[in-house]
Amino acid sequence: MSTEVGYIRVQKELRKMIISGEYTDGDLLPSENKLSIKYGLSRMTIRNALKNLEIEGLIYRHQGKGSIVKNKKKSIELLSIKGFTEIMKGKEVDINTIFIQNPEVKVWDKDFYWNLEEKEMNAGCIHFSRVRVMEEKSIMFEDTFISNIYLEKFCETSFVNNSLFDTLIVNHNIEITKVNQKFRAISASAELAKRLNIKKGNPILEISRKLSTSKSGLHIFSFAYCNTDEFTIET
Amino acid sequence: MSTEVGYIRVQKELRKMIISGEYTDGDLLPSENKLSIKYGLSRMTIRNALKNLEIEGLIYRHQGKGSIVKNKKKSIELLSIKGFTEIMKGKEVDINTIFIQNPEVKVWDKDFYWNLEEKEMNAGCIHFSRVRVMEEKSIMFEDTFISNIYLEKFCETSFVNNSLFDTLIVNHNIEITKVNQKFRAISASAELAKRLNIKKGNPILEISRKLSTSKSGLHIFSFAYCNTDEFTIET
DNA sequence: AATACCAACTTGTATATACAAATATATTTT
DNA sequence: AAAATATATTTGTATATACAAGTTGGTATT
Repeated sequence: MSTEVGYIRVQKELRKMIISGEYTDGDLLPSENKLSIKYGLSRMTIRNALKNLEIEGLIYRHQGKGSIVKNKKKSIELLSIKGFTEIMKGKEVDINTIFIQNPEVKVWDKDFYWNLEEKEMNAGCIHFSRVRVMEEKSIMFEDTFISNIYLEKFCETSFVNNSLFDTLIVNHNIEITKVNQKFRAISASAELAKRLNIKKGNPILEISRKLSTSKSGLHIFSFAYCNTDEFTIET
Repeated sequence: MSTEVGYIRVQKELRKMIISGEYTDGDLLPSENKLSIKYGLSRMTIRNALKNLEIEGLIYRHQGKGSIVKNKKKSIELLSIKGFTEIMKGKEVDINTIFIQNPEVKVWDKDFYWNLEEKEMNAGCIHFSRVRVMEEKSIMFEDTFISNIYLEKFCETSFVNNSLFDTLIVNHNIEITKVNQKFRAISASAELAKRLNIKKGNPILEISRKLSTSKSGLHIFSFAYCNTDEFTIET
């Protein structure tokens, strides 16, 4: 958009470069003065953009040093998983994602848990489900529903960084603006027990989430079920 | 402190006024120009303070209108509880807090779950435990440990707004700067079952939290156990 | 009475400038 | 070679100013 104000333009460009990996963890961004010259904006305007990136958690800034990229790479979309054995060492562990159901267009369930806006109700949804595997253990089953608007070719294109959020930003210019998540402890149903390879009735952490985005009417809904016997979920 | 920079001073004063209730939900703060005159600082400096209060979630700002107080009053210290029957209406429900163990000074447990800095290790801790009651149901048992530094007369003074966080800010000028929380689903032990009036073995949501503050070495540790049969925990 | 318009006030964006404070790098001294 | 010093670079704080854009309330018009 040509109507876009200056600092937003800078913010978007830098954000995209960080998420797509042009700047990676620990890198220094160009100094405020250099960015100022590059974009033809005053230093204060550049600072506005950088401040916002800091709020987003993409960079931190150090007086005298510069703006440092902090692509924290939360293991699974805003949530982080730590194994009890790894907690001491403070390191996060690799997680594999297996699609149980690839993204496909559907109609919304009649009695869908969350309230839907009319706009997204009519548009239908994109649905997929995944299992997260850590050290050969299935620790999370996740069902995801997205309003099917502004998402051309979503089902045909593979994910950026294996991450839904990164895909939305890089491929569709859509950001997460708000997160609403509810936590419950429930007993594993027979189906869940099978998926997570545990006994029926075992305690399971349920996380229901509604994520708002920068596009009106476009929400992401997810239902995650975690076996927390040997891992914790962090936020 | 006289060395304090301008915008921090304004930020602190306004924050205190919001939390202590001088400005309440929906109130308009004085306009940027009025604050500018009152504090003898430029409008841009005032804006810096207001921007930070916005990030903290204490206000939101509306072009043309002003800065509006949003004392969201999360029901229990950063967490929010909603009953399933109330979810539809979108209203939060009142919660009563019962002290099982009033604040008292102790030494840290030898094998305390979180790592402690030497400073706080030596200082000992303040411990108390509470049960949260909602609609006559005990839904959460919570154990809290605080490093016993900078906390004169804490045990002898009653809480502000019945809230630990508000007490720390208003009485001791201490803010929460960082939150680290882990979620697990566990089976209720006999003791927990008794406290929450449920059956032993029922699924329970465990929330372990480490909160950092503006004072170095001062952390707040809490362990909460929630019965989520009829309520969810939100963040 | 309803509408249209205008003026006042509010926050948002942007510039240009200055100095402070922390860090990094080059230079000089020991 | 190591340490101390000076210089350059970078972000932090602050001011003064200007205009844009959204909101509110009063005034004039219809």
